[in-house]
Amino acid sequence: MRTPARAGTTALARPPDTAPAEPVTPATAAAQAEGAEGRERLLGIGAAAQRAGVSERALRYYQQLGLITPSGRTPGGLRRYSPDDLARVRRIRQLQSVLGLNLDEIAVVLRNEDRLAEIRLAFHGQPLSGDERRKLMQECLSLHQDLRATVDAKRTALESMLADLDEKIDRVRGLL
Amino acid sequence: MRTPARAGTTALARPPDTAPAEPVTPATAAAQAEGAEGRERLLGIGAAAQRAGVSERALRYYQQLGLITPSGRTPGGLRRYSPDDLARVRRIRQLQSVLGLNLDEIAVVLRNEDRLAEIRLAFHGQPLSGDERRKLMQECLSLHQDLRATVDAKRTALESMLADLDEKIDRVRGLL
DNA sequence: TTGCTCCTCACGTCACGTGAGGTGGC
DNA sequence: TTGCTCCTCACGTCACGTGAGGTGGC
Repeated sequence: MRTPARAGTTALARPPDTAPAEPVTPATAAAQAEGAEGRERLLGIGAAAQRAGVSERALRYYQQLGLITPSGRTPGGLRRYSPDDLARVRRIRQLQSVLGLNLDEIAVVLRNEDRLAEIRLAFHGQPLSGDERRKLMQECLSLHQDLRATVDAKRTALESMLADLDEKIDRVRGLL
Repeated sequence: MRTPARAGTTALARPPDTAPAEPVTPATAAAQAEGAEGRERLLGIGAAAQRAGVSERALRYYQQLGLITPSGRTPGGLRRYSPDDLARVRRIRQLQSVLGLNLDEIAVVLRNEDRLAEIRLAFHGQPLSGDERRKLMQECLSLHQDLRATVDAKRTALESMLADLDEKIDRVRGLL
């Protein structure tokens, strides 16, 4: 959650990872301190899978589909996952289990969230005209509202199901 | 919904379909009248699939797994579905889409609901001791309560997701 | 050298989708 | 005879599960 610099995992262009050249804002200062010393925070695929509650196979599969990219690889080719990577994986599982989205639909949601984070970064002085930025934000907003509508529909269905169940339970209790 | 005589689709023993030998209660009188004249209420697999919102393949698959059994077959071997059959199919889809249960889990839920309906029928004078009946009903009750718990957990997850989304939407609106 | 974790194929599974080729009543 | 609906295989797909056989750093 709240990970600003994960933009462009799939379709968007990505800068060539020039780590020390980024502007240091208060929000990224903590992350920089972590990156400077805490490189041991990167996990192997086994530990990462366990923490995220998924299988190693699922992590490789999400990567194959372009949903996630491990933050690093060792010289020997072993995948290394950051806490942000894990948050992204948990988000995928949430969208699967709570909303029943498939991985194509999840890719759309993630791309949208990435774009929003990118816009928020670009808010601190970037070559984006006010009009362009406004248009992007309104696109993101409407996609979020779409998502909100499907979540709300699911909630309504669940609540009517709950009411049915409560009625049945009451009737059985009445017979006892 | 409210279909009393669908008991024992999969594991339970089933009487050899001796239609006219059943006891006529007020509840079944209407169904008998329907059966006496309204045999055209039975649908072919194409119309049944359309009404229930599923594919023909899905109907055959559910039957293969023992989840449903079409109420009849024509001499030529064509499946015929009753309104109760369709209600059962809709129930299967609801348990899939709203709760995310797989077909094995759905079979358990349906068996439980069938049993409860059976007990309710047996309430009108059947060779079941009060103790036996009480035990069966308490089993069904606890299974229903289990189901209620999983539904409630889903609802909680959905509501926290809704809150997150609303917060995000508000923030984007603030930037606009 | 021995464990342990990790790697890449590659086949299996669940819940169907999708033709292929044939039957049956208007 | 022609349409239409239905039938039973049987292979394809999605999101992984599950070994098979090999590599790599303590």
